[in-house]
Amino acid sequence: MGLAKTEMFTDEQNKISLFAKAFGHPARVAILQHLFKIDTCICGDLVNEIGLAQPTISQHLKELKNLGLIKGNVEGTSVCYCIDKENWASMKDIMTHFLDQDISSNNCC
Amino acid sequence: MGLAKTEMFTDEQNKISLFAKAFGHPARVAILQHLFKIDTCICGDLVNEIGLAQPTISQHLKELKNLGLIKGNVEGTSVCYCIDKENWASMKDIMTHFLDQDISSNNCC
DNA sequence: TTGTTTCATTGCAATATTACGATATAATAT
DNA sequence: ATATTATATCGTAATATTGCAATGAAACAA
Repeated sequence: MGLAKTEMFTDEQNKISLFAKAFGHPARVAILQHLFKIDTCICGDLVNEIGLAQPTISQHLKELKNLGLIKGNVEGTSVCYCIDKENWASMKDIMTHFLDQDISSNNCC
Repeated sequence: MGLAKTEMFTDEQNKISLFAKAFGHPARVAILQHLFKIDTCICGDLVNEIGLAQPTISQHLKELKNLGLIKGNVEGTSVCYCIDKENWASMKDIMTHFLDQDISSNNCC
């Protein structure tokens, strides 16, 4: 089907999978890493930095923006993007909680 | 296309996106959470716990196993699954490093 | 052997994702 | 006004993902 049955899962599980899905493409990972490194970044820089076409980058940026992980500010004809730190922090909390699960006992198999 | 151009990204970026993709479906998140909670788990229990059909669960388990995040042990007619803690830990290192990026300066926009 | 149980695999339909050319839009420059 | 620059959106082709019915395989039970 290609359609996840989200209604049978908890809000937390759905939230984790939505964030994870955003990181599920190397271009979006690269965009985020570049935004962290440069702190702020014009969209056009990302098109040069990463090797994908401009509409493709724009599409990836839109997904990240819809999730709230980045913000975009129009500056003349260009758009300045940066990490939304508050939302990044709360995303990090959720993901870290998921990754930090631990079990005391030994491996079963 | 539906095909990510992995060759234009770093190994780290591709690795992050592969792990993230595994967490990009709530059923796989639920499976992993259940394995952590129960420590060890028969495949059939997961089919009951989560509401998806047996072949669907089996498929999700296969993906997690291919990535090395879980292990499966045959026990008679059933199969016992559990987290591969070593691989989980190294995955966690990679993901945490990605999530923990920080910038000293203030928001740009 | 003949079922029975449990899980994996196959095949397929429905939907989602990725990528990009073409085009629209919006700000600025001349 | 017209051109230029930067980005967004649309449309579409190629591929991937999800879900499950049907079936296969493997261990066990009677």
